[in-house]
Amino acid sequence: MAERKYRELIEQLKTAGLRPTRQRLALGRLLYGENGDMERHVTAEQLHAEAMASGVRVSLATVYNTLHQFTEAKLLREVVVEPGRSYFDTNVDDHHHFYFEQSGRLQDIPSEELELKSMPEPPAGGRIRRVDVILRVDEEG
Amino acid sequence: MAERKYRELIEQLKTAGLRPTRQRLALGRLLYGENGDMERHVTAEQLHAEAMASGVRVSLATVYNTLHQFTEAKLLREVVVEPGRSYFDTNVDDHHHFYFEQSGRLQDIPSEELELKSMPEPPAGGRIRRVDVILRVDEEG
DNA sequence: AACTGGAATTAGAGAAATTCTAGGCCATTG
DNA sequence: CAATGGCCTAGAATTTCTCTAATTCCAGTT
Repeated sequence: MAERKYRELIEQLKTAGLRPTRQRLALGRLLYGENGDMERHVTAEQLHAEAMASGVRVSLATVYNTLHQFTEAKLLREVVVEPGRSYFDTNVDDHHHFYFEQSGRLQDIPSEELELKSMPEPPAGGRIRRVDVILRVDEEG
Repeated sequence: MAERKYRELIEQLKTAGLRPTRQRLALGRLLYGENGDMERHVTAEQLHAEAMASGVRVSLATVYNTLHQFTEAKLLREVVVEPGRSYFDTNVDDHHHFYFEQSGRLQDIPSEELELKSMPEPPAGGRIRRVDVILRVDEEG
């Protein structure tokens, strides 16, 4: 796994007040490990299955907790595409997504390829916390 | 209710091959009725409750079916904001949304106020069916 | 190295949203 | 106005996610 990402993980867990436990490190390794630069979009179920398959004992509840804590710590970003289907994205840089409805797959769009011309003022007393753009794609044929 | 919208509803149901049944018309009346120009963002549960309250007997399953059929017929547009929370929007024109995470409220952004500078090419063999932009707003204080 | 308090994990129950099923009802067609 | 096929319904089932209470683990302190 990318050593850089791994140190970063431990560091950011500390910063977020989260102990670097066996489970959190193992899940981190699965998320950022091996080909650590690849964009990944995993559901909780998928990650849980992946953990089981690779011999990591961890409960589904912990996977959910961990994914949310990582998201809170800005190590992940959550993308909701359909009712009852949300992905966690290992890419936390500014970017957007293609969503393929047939296959349920998600694909990153670099922010250079899709920019906003104008940004509306947030309503009084609010600040824009995030901009989500999803381009829903039909795979024809 | 806006007579125009109502005729339009019956017409579009026919076009979509849907019978104008008591339930579909009643739900249509609730969705587009009274102040028919107001933007509405309802969940299935909300619409069901509304129907019950106004004396329309209709099952929750039918509300779900109807909302999806209306969406299919382009009378509604579905907006997914969180896992387990999706709204149906009576405004089917091109536009975007503010989402207030604290209150769970949704607010339309006219397309003039938020335009895309550049649009990426869809991956080979796909066509972009819809563009969803959600600005997530924190209500501070 | 044992102690201790708080955090983390777990299995399983629970909750919430949505979909499915099977039977009966009703709108349209002839 | 009967037949046909779509439609509706209640309730069960499914799916996704969260909660609970008990246990285990971990970090800091003796």
